[in-house]
Amino acid sequence: MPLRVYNTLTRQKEDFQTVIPGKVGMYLCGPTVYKPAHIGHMVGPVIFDTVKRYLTYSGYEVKWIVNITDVDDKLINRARESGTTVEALAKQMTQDYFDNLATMGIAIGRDGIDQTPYATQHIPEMLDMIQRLIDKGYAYPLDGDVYFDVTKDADYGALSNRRLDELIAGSRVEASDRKRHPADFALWKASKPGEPSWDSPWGPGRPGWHIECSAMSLKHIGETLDIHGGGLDLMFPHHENELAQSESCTEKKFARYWLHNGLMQAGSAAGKVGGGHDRHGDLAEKEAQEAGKIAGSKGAASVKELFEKFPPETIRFFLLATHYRSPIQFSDENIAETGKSIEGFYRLFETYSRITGHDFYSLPIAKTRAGTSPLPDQPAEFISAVKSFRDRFLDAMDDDFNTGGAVGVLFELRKVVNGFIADQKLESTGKSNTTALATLTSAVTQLKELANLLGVFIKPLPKQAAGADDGFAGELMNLILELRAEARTTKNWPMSDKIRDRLKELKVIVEDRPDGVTWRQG
RNA sequence: GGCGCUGUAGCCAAGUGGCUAAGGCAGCGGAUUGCAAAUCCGCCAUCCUCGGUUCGACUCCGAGCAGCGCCUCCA
Repeated sequence: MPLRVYNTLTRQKEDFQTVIPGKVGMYLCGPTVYKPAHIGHMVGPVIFDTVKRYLTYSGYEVKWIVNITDVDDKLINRARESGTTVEALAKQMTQDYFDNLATMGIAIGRDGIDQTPYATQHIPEMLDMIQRLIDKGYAYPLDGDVYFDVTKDADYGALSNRRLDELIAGSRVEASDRKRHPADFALWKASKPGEPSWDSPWGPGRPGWHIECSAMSLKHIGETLDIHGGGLDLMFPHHENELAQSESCTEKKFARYWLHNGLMQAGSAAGKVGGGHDRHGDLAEKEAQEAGKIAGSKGAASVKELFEKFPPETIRFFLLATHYRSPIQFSDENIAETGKSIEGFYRLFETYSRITGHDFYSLPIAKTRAGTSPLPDQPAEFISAVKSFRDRFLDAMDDDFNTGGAVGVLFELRKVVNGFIADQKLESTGKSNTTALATLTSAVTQLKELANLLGVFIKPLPKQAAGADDGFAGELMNLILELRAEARTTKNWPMSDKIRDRLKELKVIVEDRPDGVTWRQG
């Protein structure tokens, strides 16, 4: 099945065809670095990281750019409030963003985001673009500002399905505003004293909000992007304006496919806090609304705080269990349930290691679809099941990156592998059944290869690593289990059960298996 | 007011113009176990409401209801 993607611009799924065959240029609107990242900021990166993984697996060479907007009104205000400089605040928050990406399993570099260009380092490119727009008659200077003239762009509004006359009704037309059309937006803003400022043909100033994405995507990818991504909230005005200025400037199609991800929504309190059109203009109210959208009425939790409650892998799985275009209901309960649901995978990986002596996480996997590791044809029924799950997984991904469907298939694959282990009695026959073990390894490898496309089950959880160490706690556990084993040999069930029950109260799960005893912290 | 999205089992969540409507969590029954745990097997929905199109719709169209997003430099 060929890859199909939903294009916001045409509002339908289209066959995926890149500008240059075999290559993909992908641009994702990154953050304005003025405050610590919250969970919502991770949605786009996780999704497009997965998109890149899948495209790479499908044989494309992908270049993925995520910009950093490090000059902006919010940044200026925030720096002023907290008595720091724009540069210092931006640097700090950029680092926070990168830290969070790393924690979520998103690399900076070849295996992840190829480049993270900064707005402030592309002022000349922006000035050049603005000048070209003026020269072509699409933009006009006005008292040190430069505005894009939306009436000159016949297609303006196509992406977000808006018409100019409707925009007038919704926009605030201020008396002092001398723009030609209320929807005209700033390409360049004259800077006020104390604000970051760069020289320009129109006087000292700073870039408008949208121009940096147009300039940086042009420089780092080219005139036509294959994929332009971002949150649904950016569709208007940000993406609409990017589209207008870029196409007016280059007279080329700006992006082949516009992919917009759904937004993170808070729990039940969201409607109360974030909904409605409150007319209280004060900042606190505004911030409460913003918080409500992603973290309920209790305020926006930073991702860092969330990482203290849940393993990043659980959060990543949680984000990918829903289709990227759908909104995701955020709540601790929902994430906790995801955590519970993926427990079974960790059990399987432990079981696999126990009966084969191999570490699941060290299994080598194919990097491309074409080079996938071969499967035996031994137990026909089992192998054909594995193959069909693989096909269904890839079909789901080919259908507009349907990670939710793919996740479901992964669960089915897990189940059938567990079934194989049970049927072959691998827990008890142990290492003697080498044929079955080899079959098991190829099936598990297949599972790992697919999971890798979602960016999960790549490294062992820190907690698991800690549980496996030989520290004092480990020694103590060995001692306790030794005593319990003695009680069991003498059929002293009350004693052995008491030990197990008391350990359970301490969140230690003891499991008696045919070939021995295992324990883990739950 | 304008534009748009969503409504599938107790909860989360895929999907399809007609075949048994994925999967997970929770629950129930069974196998296994000294008892458990883990694992396996089985059970558990007719798809918001009302109309229409159709041989046939949960899937297409219309209306309604409910929830939500954007229109306000939030990813």
